[in-house]
Amino acid sequence: MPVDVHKLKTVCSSCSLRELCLPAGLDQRELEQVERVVNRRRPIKRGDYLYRAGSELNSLYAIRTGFMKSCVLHDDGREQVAGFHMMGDLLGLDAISSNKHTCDAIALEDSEVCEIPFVVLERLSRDIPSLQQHFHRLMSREIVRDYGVMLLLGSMLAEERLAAFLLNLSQRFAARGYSSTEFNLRMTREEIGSYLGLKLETISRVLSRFQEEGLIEVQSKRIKIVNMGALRALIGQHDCH
Amino acid sequence: MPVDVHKLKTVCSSCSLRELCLPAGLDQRELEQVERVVNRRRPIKRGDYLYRAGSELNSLYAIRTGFMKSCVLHDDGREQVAGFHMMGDLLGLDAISSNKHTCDAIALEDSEVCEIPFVVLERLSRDIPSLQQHFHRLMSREIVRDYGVMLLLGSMLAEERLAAFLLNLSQRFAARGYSSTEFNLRMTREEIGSYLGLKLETISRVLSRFQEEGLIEVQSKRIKIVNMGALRALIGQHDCH
DNA sequence: TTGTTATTTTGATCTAGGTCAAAACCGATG
DNA sequence: CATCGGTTTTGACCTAGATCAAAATAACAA
Repeated sequence: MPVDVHKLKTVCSSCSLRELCLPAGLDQRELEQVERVVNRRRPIKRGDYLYRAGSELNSLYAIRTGFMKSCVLHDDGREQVAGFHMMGDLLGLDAISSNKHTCDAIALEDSEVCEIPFVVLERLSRDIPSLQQHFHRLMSREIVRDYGVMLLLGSMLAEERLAAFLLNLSQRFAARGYSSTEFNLRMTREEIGSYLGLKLETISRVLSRFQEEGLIEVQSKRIKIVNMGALRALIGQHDCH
Repeated sequence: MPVDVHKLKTVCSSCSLRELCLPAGLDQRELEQVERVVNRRRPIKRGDYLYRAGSELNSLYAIRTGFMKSCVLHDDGREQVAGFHMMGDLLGLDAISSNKHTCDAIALEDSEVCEIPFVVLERLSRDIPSLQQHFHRLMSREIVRDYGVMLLLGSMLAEERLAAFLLNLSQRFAARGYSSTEFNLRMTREEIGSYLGLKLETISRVLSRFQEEGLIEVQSKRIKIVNMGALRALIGQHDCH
């Protein structure tokens, strides 16, 4: 099936795979190849697993629509949310090292993903240098993100963590063309707490405090950022002696 | 940015790059190519920076000998140790995403690294599939490690964190042919604390407690693990209701 | 709509780990 | 080998956030 570049771009962006496709000059043929790999879609119902820790790595998944979380599991049943993922994010990178997924990926709302068979991606990225580069950058970006989470968990106060969390969401929504100041949380207070290393009551309390102080407006899952600057100022203002 | 592996053999052992070379069949010519890339050595004095956050990515670095830490920096000067790295670990992976290093890498003792120009590695890994695979696995392994740290920081008690830390060191020493039960820490209590999201006094206290309980013997930086099993049992025994 | 369950808020209390302070220790350097 | 700055240990006390509990609210299925 012949495809013109313009259409392909549309297809790709409609697939929300700005992440995977676009960047840097792929020529006609390359785009076709990439498209073929990326085309299998798969819907995931809210609450369903995209994959589970321990299961075999077959594909990476790019989120087309929806919202997901990934959870690291501890032997004793404790679980820790390692990340929240939305349109355009690529999931499953952790599984490459051992060919087994090391965390669960669960849909927080009805979602759709593009399935990308990993072996095919690996082969393609040998033939298409710009794809290879892009893939490397994506893995590296995940590592950078992880370092940010470590910083957050290791040395920030509850208020700072939550401010950072809200600002991060805001930014990511903005980058996808949604409002940076009004959005609703797809996850529960408990899930936020798990991600931030805090308990759900603390999340609730800090959100309330933020509201009292006029930084945000909250009504259950609906968030409106009222004073972005003050929220930013909260981070990293820890008195250092 | 760190990563450790255990299998290696002759060819690259001189460079201690069991990490980068070996896995899966490289033929004669390929080995030579890889060796050429990996051959530039560079000594780093204790306390010196291998690279700094913000500096341009030129090379990745594999540690030949010595011990290093990487630190994420917060705007306000707070710093968080993101990892400790030893022989065979590969550093700099975080820099690929933006072509700038996102953390400092500092030698904790006189060390030597192999410098691996990233563009060359990228080119080579297109030509040598097994190298490509290995490189992907290394990046992925770093992500898995990061998830482990998140779990630790997000949901473990001080004792569990320190037990996990000691066991991890023990394991990594063992994988490199050193004693798994006796080693000395190259980092200060403060650096351990930063890594584990605790204060140095807490590290000191918990180490003392472990000694009282007969789990380990400590004399300043010298550690002897006396009861490995009990140490293991400490992790993940948190009463879950 | 109503009943049912999950989620959220808020208050009262508790505690793991932080903070402050001081002494002991260690290793490098002259 | 005495000295000096950087670690480490230990104690006394304090606080951010956890825990426990209960009410209020939202989500949802019948």
